Amino acid sequence: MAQEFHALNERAQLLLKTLVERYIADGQPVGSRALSKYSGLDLSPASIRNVMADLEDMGFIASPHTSAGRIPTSRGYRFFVDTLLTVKPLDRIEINQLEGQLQVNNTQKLVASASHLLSDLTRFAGVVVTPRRSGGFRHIEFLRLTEKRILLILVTAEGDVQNRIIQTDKIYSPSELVEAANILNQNYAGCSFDEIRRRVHAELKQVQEHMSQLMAAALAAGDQAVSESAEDVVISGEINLLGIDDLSSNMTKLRDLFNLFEHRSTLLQLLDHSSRAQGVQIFIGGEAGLTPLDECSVVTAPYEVDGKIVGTVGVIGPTRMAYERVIPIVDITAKLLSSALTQR
Amino acid sequence: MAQEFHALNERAQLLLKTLVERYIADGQPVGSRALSKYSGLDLSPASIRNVMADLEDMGFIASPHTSAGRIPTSRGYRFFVDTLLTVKPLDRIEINQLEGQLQVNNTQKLVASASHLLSDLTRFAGVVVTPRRSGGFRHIEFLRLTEKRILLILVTAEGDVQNRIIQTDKIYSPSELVEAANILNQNYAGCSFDEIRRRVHAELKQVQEHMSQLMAAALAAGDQAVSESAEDVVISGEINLLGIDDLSSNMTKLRDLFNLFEHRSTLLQLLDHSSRAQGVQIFIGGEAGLTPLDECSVVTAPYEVDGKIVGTVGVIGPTRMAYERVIPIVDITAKLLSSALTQR
DNA sequence: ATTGGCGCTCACGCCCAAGGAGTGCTGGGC
DNA sequence: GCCCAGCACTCCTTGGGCGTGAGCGCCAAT
Repeated sequence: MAQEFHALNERAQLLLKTLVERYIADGQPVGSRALSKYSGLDLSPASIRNVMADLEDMGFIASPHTSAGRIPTSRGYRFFVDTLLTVKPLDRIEINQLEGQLQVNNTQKLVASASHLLSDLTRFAGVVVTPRRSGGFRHIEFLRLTEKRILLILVTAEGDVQNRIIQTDKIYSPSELVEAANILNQNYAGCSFDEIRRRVHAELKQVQEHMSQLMAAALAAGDQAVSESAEDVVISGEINLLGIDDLSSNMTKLRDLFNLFEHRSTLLQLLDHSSRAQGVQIFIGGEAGLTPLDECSVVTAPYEVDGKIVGTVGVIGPTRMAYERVIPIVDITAKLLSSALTQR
Repeated sequence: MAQEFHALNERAQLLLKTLVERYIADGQPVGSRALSKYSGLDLSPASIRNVMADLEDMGFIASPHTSAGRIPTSRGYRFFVDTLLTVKPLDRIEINQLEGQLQVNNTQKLVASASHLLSDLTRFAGVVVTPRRSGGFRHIEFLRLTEKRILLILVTAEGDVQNRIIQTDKIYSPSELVEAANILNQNYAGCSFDEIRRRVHAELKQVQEHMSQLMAAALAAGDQAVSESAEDVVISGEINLLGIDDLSSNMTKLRDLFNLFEHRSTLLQLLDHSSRAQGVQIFIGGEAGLTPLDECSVVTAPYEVDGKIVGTVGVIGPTRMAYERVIPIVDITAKLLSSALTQR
């Protein structure tokens, strides 16, 4: 019993690997007979049972009841993805196809289609955290709708457009609006709103009083527009999860899961976690600390703009998922999204 | 048997009414004993059974199996909502509360919150068809991102903002961009893109060749932006339907239903139907011709801007819903949305 | 026309038995 | 010391049988 000291000998690893693979493939608890057939090792079921008992003791597998086969525990999956899994990267042709799907000309749509891409390819739920904004702007424009309603159009540093209606006390003439916009555009483009606020205060005492009021409103609106849409989670293909019998057996669990999807902030927290590390990360079962995700895994990867991580893409599916397929898909999607966003 | 001639005598109507109400209230097939208790008529179960048999012959009710009570058929519901139902309008206080929820400052968000409102209040799925755009624009702006990438910002006649990146062959200077925008804004604001296209072609032969190319691109993009986001369906609270046991018993049906939700165009067609009539409309069960909606009802009402119908709000829920509550909610939401959109 | 009574039909819940899958253990062979 | 055939055991699953209760249709009496 020397090898029970944490480490798994080669045979145990191989058996664990094929067990997980079998289970992922057909969702049934795997018995000793099946393992003896598929492991490639020329061992009788009886011998295999011994190893399985060890694996169970160590918490890698468990049996739903006495006379069923074994299924992987979270720990089993964890070991599997960490050291047993062999991922086959996608080939060039597939990548090119994917690249074609991401040719879209504005950030929101790009993010949305990345999310769709993930859900379509994996048949699970795709998630994308929208890119963090730097908080500056590239261009500002005021447009008069009615006397006291002014449309603020704001092009962010990232090149997408925010808009917002400002209610004013005073009436501004079109030329005043143009002038205000010019001042902001010429002097402060690229700065953060905080910075602008300070500098406007300091430098522009001479500007007419009511003009600077307009600017204050603009800054507040800009601030809000930026912070409001700061980081959001775009989910698609939740419906796919309805088809997964692992999840849709427990109606209550399923509802909890979908409730989680509506709670963007919780999800955001989880996903943001991933944007601190490089490369693909995997949360298995309850590892994330969220009960509704008990029987789910989350596969994530950060994406970047100009070499800086700005968001996360990911897939949420059942713990019993084909990791060797999902992982490269998430990986590639993150990379494609990075390059699609960078080249603008 | 004279009254079997289509018409329902008063007693039959009253019994049908209480039967439907009972069934809506607790979801169990209603038997003759229950009806005799709750109808208010002083009749024995046996007499009531006779009437029920008539109602069944006429197709208003049916029994799931021999020894269960009766449940309303689609036809029964139809008769119920058409002539038996007594809706109680919401009181002022509630309306004011709702009005508070719809104070948002841009069309997309307004539509989204209307949809949320519907789903929150009814605990079913809320749908809103986004307002039809007239196809003109109020203001156009070109903004240079890189040499050959130009950001087109388009304020529609309705006052919301579209944006889109144009890839150009040639390089335009900032002043050229300003000039092009000016031409469009000064001469063509308010016209449809089709009209502009014709007039630009006719009137602007003298404009430099490469300038008019830019405009063509702008028009094409504008056209596309308008037509693309022309009409869309915003759905919220689909998750609520997971909790409805009428629907979530059949996993397959449920999946079909959610698939329908992803098929915006089909849904759009159904909802657009409603925007041809005034006031609240109801589709019960398969009446809409869509199989996934077999056990659903759709309650819709058109909303307007400046007196013209531009879209539809609605609720999708199980056939067995509290119509007397849902109908006024949909009605009011349509009216609130109308006024919120008109006052801008 | 209304009603009490009667027999009938099903769905539902329960129990029980048979069948099957898979385990753990043991004892013998290499 | 490792491997493995055999065996007893456990426990899920399936299906049949039975009692119960709800509700109906019909009928004869009022």
